[in-house]
Amino acid sequence: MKPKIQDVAKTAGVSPTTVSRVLNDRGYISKETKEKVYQAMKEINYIPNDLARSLYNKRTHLIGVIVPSASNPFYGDLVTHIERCCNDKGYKVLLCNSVHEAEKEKKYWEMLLRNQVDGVIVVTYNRGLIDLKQHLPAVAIDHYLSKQIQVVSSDNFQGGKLATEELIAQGCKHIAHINGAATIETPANDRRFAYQQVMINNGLTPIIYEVHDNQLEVIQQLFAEHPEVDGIFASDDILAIKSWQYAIKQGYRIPEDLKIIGYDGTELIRSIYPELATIIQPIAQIAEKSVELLDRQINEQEYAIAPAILPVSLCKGSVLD
Amino acid sequence: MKPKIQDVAKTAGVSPTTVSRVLNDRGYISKETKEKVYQAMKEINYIPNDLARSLYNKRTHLIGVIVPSASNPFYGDLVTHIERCCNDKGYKVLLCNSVHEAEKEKKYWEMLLRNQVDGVIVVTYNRGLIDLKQHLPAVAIDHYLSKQIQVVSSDNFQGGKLATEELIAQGCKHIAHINGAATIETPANDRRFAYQQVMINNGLTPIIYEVHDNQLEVIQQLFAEHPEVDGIFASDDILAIKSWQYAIKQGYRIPEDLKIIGYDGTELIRSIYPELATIIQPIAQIAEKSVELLDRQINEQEYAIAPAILPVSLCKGSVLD
DNA sequence: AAAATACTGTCAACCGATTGACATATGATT
DNA sequence: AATCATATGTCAATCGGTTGACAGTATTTT
Repeated sequence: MKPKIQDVAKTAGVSPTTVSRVLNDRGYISKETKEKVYQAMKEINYIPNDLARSLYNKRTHLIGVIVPSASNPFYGDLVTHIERCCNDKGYKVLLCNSVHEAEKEKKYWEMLLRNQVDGVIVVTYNRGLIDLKQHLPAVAIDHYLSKQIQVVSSDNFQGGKLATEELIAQGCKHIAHINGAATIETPANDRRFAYQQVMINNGLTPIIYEVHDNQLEVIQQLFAEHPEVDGIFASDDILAIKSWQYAIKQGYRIPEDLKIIGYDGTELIRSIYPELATIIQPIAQIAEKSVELLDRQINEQEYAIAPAILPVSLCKGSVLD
Repeated sequence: MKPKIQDVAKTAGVSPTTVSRVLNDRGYISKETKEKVYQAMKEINYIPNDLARSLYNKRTHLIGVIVPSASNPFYGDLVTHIERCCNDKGYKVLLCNSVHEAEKEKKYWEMLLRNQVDGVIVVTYNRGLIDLKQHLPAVAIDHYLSKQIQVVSSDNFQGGKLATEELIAQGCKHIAHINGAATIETPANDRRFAYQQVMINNGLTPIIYEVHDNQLEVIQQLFAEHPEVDGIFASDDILAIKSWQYAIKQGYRIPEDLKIIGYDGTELIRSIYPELATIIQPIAQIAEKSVELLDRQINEQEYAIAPAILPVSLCKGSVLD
């Protein structure tokens, strides 16, 4: 049987209350007793049962993190940084991969509630199931879930603007934008708005393609319908790289005939594709801010719900530089 | 206050015991009562407290997963698949990023024990702190931790053999191998053994470089000391890609002057670097096997501790094909 | 000498659910 | 009429730790 507080008390020759006092640093305890207790804990290999503690304290120090998947480098980085920040603040991460499925996400919410998590960080876009969250502290990254849920995102509008303006500055006339489904209400839509606005302000015609399942299909369609394209602003780096590869195969020269700017700018992609221009999202900062805001929600009864928007930057890559 | 079983009982007009019976499907319950109870739960938005249940049942359905980081695509994929498999079996994942630090890993082990996890999956290589695990079900991926811990890995020897033999078949005479620190006892060392053996069997001289912190430095060193190199077997894809890039910069033509084979073969890398040859590790299978073995350890008192070795395959990429 | 502070112990309630023992009340079977 | 399976309730213990109330002692401070 696992040793419990009673056993520690017995081997230390003190009362269970004293052990608890030592563990929680409450009331008066002499140095000698403290050491006796610690010694006893080491001796019998005692490890406190956080379930029991949490049950009484109504605090688990658990944070649920719902992400589509950790395979995508952006989400992978995000998860890594979130975990790090949580750990710094004494929180543990319960990881949930929603795989973009609303049904799964709903189940995960319920699971997290059953597990009495202190809060949730969501990086998915399924509205409507927030009624489930009954006053649970929550932060959404890059997605509007509801008015009551705090949003952390990078400056998507600025990102779209930076990318489009750079392409124009590089002399592109026929700039296309490829992005995910536009129906979803996410701050990422601001990238598209910025693109459209900058294009129109410069007297250019926006060309927009939406990717659903098959990325390659849409890329093919884009090049088939707009062979004159000389600039592409893709809403993520993978999409940008795939467009790049397809363009090369079609005989385009990069950057002479066609310039491409991606989005996200994870360390991984920048290190293995240094030639790619991209908009860098401050992933570490997004993670930090999210955890910080969530922590505040958990610990303070009063807090303002205002979106936090973090700055992006343009990485020209070796090709546009 | 959150509703508890008592509240459900009250609104359903039954006793708490009956509610528990419904929840756990035990003893006799009529359909009508069942429905009354479910109705009541819905009405007052009842969500069972898994802390309390776990405390009594001594089963948390929590699995600790210790990984260096989810940022690396291999680990990211692994985490994603492990989470999926766990979820399929009703387990929840407590994620820990050890960042290659023994101290952190030790703390994570203790944290997991405090949280009464049912088992642990480790993907790190710090020996010596296994005394901490006091009969906790555990599986190590790609690392020997101790005799008592079950290992799941892919066939690293076969991977090293496949890669080296392919380079030789392609006509390479001066084949170098770059890998991580060799001092660590990991199945990944078998890649190097296989490389050495195949080289020697073919009358070739092994050239081995070890990467510690700075990858680029070692790559530079390799090319400086062995400009005659015409084949590289790198122990992961990132390393392979960086070598590739450096070689190109140095004026090597690929594959005419130099052929490179990487390792891991994650979906991400294969999709954005289709030209790269690599040894594909069956990540999904590794995850599945690990969870399956861990689940068996958790549920069965008797189990054999034998390493599970899964097959790898060579992906020639568009360059070696 | 009285009062305050430091230290430890005993005891019981509590966190939210589970479970076994036992009582009771139907309706269906023999 | 006796027996049995079905259905529900009451009660108390349990999981492992926390906490407040209170008692008792020893040492310091005023």
